[in-house]
Amino acid sequence: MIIQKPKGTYDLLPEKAFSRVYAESKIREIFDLFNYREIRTPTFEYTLLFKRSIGENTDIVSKEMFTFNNSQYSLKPEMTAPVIRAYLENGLYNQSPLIKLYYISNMYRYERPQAGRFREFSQFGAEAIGSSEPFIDAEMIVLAAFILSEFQIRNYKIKLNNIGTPDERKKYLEKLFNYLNKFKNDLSGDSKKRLQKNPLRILDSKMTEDRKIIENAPRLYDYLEQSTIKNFEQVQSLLSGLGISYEIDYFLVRGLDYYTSTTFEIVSDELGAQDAIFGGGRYDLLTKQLGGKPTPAIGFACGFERFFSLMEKYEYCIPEENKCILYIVTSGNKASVFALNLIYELRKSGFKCEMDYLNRSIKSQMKEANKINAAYTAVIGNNELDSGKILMKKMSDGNQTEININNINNFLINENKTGKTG
RNA sequence: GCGAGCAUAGCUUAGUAGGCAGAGCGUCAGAUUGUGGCUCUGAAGGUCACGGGUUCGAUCCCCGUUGCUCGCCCCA
Repeated sequence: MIIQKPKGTYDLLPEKAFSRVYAESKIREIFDLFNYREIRTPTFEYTLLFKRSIGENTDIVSKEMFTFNNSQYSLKPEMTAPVIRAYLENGLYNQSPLIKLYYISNMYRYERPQAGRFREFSQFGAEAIGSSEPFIDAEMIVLAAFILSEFQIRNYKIKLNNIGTPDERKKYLEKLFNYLNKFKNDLSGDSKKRLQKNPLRILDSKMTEDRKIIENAPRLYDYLEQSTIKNFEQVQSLLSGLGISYEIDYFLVRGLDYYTSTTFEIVSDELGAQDAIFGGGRYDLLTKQLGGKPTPAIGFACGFERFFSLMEKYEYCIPEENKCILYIVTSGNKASVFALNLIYELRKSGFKCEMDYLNRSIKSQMKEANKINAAYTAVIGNNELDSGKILMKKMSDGNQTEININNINNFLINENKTGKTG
């Protein structure tokens, strides 16, 4: 092999591709059940869109974007900004005050790959645009939990926080900065840099030297307005009422600038270092930031590869692929021509069937039929062409039934009725 | 961007205190006339990741490169 796939990408071979498509369709059904409708946006956008929304100082924008054509365009690193862009550009707010959308799409981030992290990866997610009511916060989290439970994924943790409004954060940031500044020499190298740029993010640090300092840091929660706290409490009581268990993580900070108020993350300790499967929260100011009217909104995204690896860990059972109902074994050129036409007719009638295209021996063809798990085989050679009769061999027990070739359609219809063969 | 480990057939891997490269699975074919699974037989398939060095001789030792994996940062 001379040319390999680019770093951080992967090929989905038929078996896995089938499982993925199955999972996708099931996810679509769940979104539909919750009355979310699909939106698809371009693979790339103007780079400016991401700079304005995600934030110029975030890791995603500052070092992880696949950017091209003199930085004019970027492959999308996440979906919220494109969805809001499309929402505004197409005037979806004119359709209804609350728009509920979902997506399943590839994303691109130029990072070092590791377990659960790719440069081209897939996310599915939901965005509910137009409501600031805690009900929609609760629905969003229930939806995520429901998807997990429908795929029999267990042992996950829902982490919940409220990071307030920029005004609330501003007051807090001063306090936080003063506190952290006292320990400035003990902070990790990265956190020293963040102290000036974005001290809030230090709270998210996993470095042990930082953790100790963070433990006693002032909490943003104590600087939130009464209305924010009330809202947060409502979200919590709604979740409890729905039987959703969660834990408050006062230091949960999301790495994208547009988040406000409710934020949440769902983690699993079955995933290795990259343990977050779902991430989401409110972004009440984003619509205005992108030039629209102020419109509250909330959403989440789920990393499909991580989700999928959990499906595998919990041994979620993917239904089997459809098997061929009939494999036609041919002997001789005339028979092949006949079979080619026959299976085309059968396929037009909806029967999945197959024949040999390699001029192989009858034995080899039988082996092939067995390998692909065909329910029936029928040998066609000069004898059959002359007599017009064939033996339908049931592969599960080896019994053969003689029928007229003209009756093959009816025979297969009856077999389909008597249960799934093969 | 930083750190660690790994690299032998399509897959899983064995291997030599440096001396012509092995297995299992898979693939393909055959085991007397036109019938699969089990069994048996056989075949194809490797520049032992790439480049340099040491050596009479390197898959093995040394250096470099690339790739993969895992971790840090950050995120899904």
